[in-house]
Amino acid sequence: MPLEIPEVVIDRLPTYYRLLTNLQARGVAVVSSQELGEALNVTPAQIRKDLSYFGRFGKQGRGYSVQRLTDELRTILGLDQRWRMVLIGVGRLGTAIASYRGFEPQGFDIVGVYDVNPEAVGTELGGELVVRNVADLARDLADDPVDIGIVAVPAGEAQAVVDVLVAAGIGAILSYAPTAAQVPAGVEVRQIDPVLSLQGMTYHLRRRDA
Amino acid sequence: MPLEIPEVVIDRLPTYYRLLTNLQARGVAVVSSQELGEALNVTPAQIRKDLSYFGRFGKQGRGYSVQRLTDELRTILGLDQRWRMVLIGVGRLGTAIASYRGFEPQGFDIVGVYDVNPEAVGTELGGELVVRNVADLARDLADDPVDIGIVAVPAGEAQAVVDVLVAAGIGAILSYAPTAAQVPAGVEVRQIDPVLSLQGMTYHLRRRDA
DNA sequence: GGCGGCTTGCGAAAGTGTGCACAATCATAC
DNA sequence: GTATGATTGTGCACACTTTCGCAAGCCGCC
Ligand SMILES: NC(=O)c1ccc[n+]([C@@H]2O[C@H](COP(=O)([O-])OP(=O)(O)OC[C@H]3O[C@@H](n4cnc5c(N)ncnc54)[C@H](O)[C@@H]3O)[C@@H](O)[C@H]2O)c1
Ligand SMILES: NC(=O)c1ccc[n+]([C@@H]2O[C@H](COP(=O)([O-])OP(=O)(O)OC[C@H]3O[C@@H](n4cnc5c(N)ncnc54)[C@H](O)[C@@H]3O)[C@@H](O)[C@H]2O)c1
Repeated sequence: MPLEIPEVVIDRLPTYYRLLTNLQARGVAVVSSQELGEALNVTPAQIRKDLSYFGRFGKQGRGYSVQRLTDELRTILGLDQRWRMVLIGVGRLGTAIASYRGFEPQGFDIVGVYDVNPEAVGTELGGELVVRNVADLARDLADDPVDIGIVAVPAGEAQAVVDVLVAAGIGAILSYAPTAAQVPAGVEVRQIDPVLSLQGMTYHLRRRDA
Repeated sequence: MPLEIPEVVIDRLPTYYRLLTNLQARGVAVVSSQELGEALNVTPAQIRKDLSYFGRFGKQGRGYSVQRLTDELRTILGLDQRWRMVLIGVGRLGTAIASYRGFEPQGFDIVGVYDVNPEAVGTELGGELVVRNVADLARDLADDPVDIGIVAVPAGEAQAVVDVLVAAGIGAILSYAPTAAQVPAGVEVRQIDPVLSLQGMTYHLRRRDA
C-alpha cells in the first residue's frame, strides 16, 4: 500500500469482493475487468485502476484469477478475520438485524445485544443471544471489547448510545438512526437510512416526469 | 435549475433537509452555513455552494431562514407531494420495513405489499395492508401505478422482482438485496446493504490497529 | 444615518477522481 | 517458434468536486 487510497475506491472494493465470491461459488476460474464491469455497472478501466492501487493481480491476455483476486481483496478489506459486533436497540428493526443470516458468513458476529426496555431485557433472541441491559454496556465493553457497534435505537437516543460506544474505544459504528452522529476523528461511522435514499431518488423522479 | 446538478450534491440535500426540519421543530428561525456544517460534519463552503446551484436563499450577515430553506428544499427534492410505494418480500426485514413509522411523515406511503409464500399471502400487516400474491404484482401495477418499489426478497429472487417492476414502468427502486440490480437507463436504483458498509469500515479498522 | 461585525454567493484555484489509449505481456493455435 | 488475439497496468488529459478568498449586502447599535 504505497500511497493514500481514495475513499471512493475503498467503498467499491466490497462490491467487487461480493461478485467475485459469487463467481467462485459458480465455479468461474478467470474473469476480465470487462466482465466485472458489466456485472457491476462500472467501467473496466475503473476496476483495473482501483485494483492497481494494491498490486498487480491480473494477467495480460487472460484476466484475473477469481480465486487469487478474492483472496487478495479479502486480505485488503480485513475479511480474513472475524469481527465482533454489539447491537444496541432490539425493536422491530433490531430484531430483524439480529436474526439476519447475512452477517455471519461474511465474518461478522453479533456477540451482544442491548436494550433499555425492561420487558425486552432478559428475553432470548434467535439462538443463544440474551438481551442485556444497556446500562451494562459500558462495563461489558470494558471487560470484553468489540470492534463494531450497530445502533438501532430511536433518533433521540442515538447520540447517547454512540457516546457510550466511543467512550469504550469502539472503532466503527453502523447507525440506522436518522441523525448525523458526532464522533471524534478516527472512529468510522456509516449510516443506513432508507428515507435519505428515497429522497435522493424523488429528486430525479420529479425531473423525469416533467 | 439552470445547468446539470452533480449527483453528489443531490445526495447531500436530504441530510440538509432533515436537519432543517429538526431545527424548525425546535423553533430555530435562522441558521448559518457554519452552524449547519458543524451539525453535519461538512464545510460551510460546501453547503453554500450546494444551495447556490438552486438559488439564493440566504441573507448576508444573517444566514438562512429555516422556514424558507426547508420549503425550498422540499420543492427541490420533490417532497411537496406524496409518493406511492410497493414492498416486495415480507420476511423479517420486510415486516420491519412495513411497520416502520418513518416513511409516512416524510411523504412516502406503502400502498401494497407482496410475497410469494402462500402462508404469508392474505395475512394482515400492521393496520390496513393485506399481503398480496407477487403473481398479481404486474397486473396490479398496470391497473394502479406506483412511483417506487422496495425490494426485500432473497438475493436470488431480486433480479426477477426488479424486472417485473421495471416492466411495469416503475421509476425508482430501493433494494435491500445484496446483488447489483440490472436496470435500463432512466430507472433510479439505490441499494441498502449493511454488509457492504461493514466491509468498508473493516478496511480502516485493520489499518488503524496496525 | 453611518459604522462594525457577520455571512452569503460566487469566481477562481486547488485538489481528486475517471476514462482513454497504448505498450507490455500472456495463452493459444498452427 | 511465431503469429494472433486478448487483456492488463498505467501515464496522461480531462472532468469533476471541494475549498479558498473576498466583494457585496444585511443587521443592529449608537
Ligand atoms: N424499522 C425500520 O425499518 C427502520 C428503518 C430505518 C431506520 N430505522 C431506525 O432504526 C431505529 C429503530 O427503529 P425501530 O423501528 O426498530 O424502532 P423501535 O421503537 O421498534 O425499537 C427501538 C428500540 O430501541 C430501544 N431503546 C430505546 N432507547 C434505548 C437506549 N437508550 N438504549 C438501548 N435501547 C434503547 C427501545 O426499547 C426499542 O426496543 C430508529 O432510529 C429508526 O428511525 C428503522
Ligand atoms: N434481515 C435483515 O436485517 C437484512 C439486512 C440487510 C439485507 N437483507 C436482505 O433483505 C432480503 C430479505 O431479508 P429477510 O431477512 O427479510 O429474508 P426472509 O427470508 O426473512 O424474507 C424473504 C421474504 O421474501 C419472500 N420471497 C421470496 N421470493 C419472493 C418473490 N419472488 N417474490 C416475492 N416474495 C418473495 C419470502 O417468502 C420471504 O417472506 C434479503 O435479500 C437479505 O439479504 C436483510
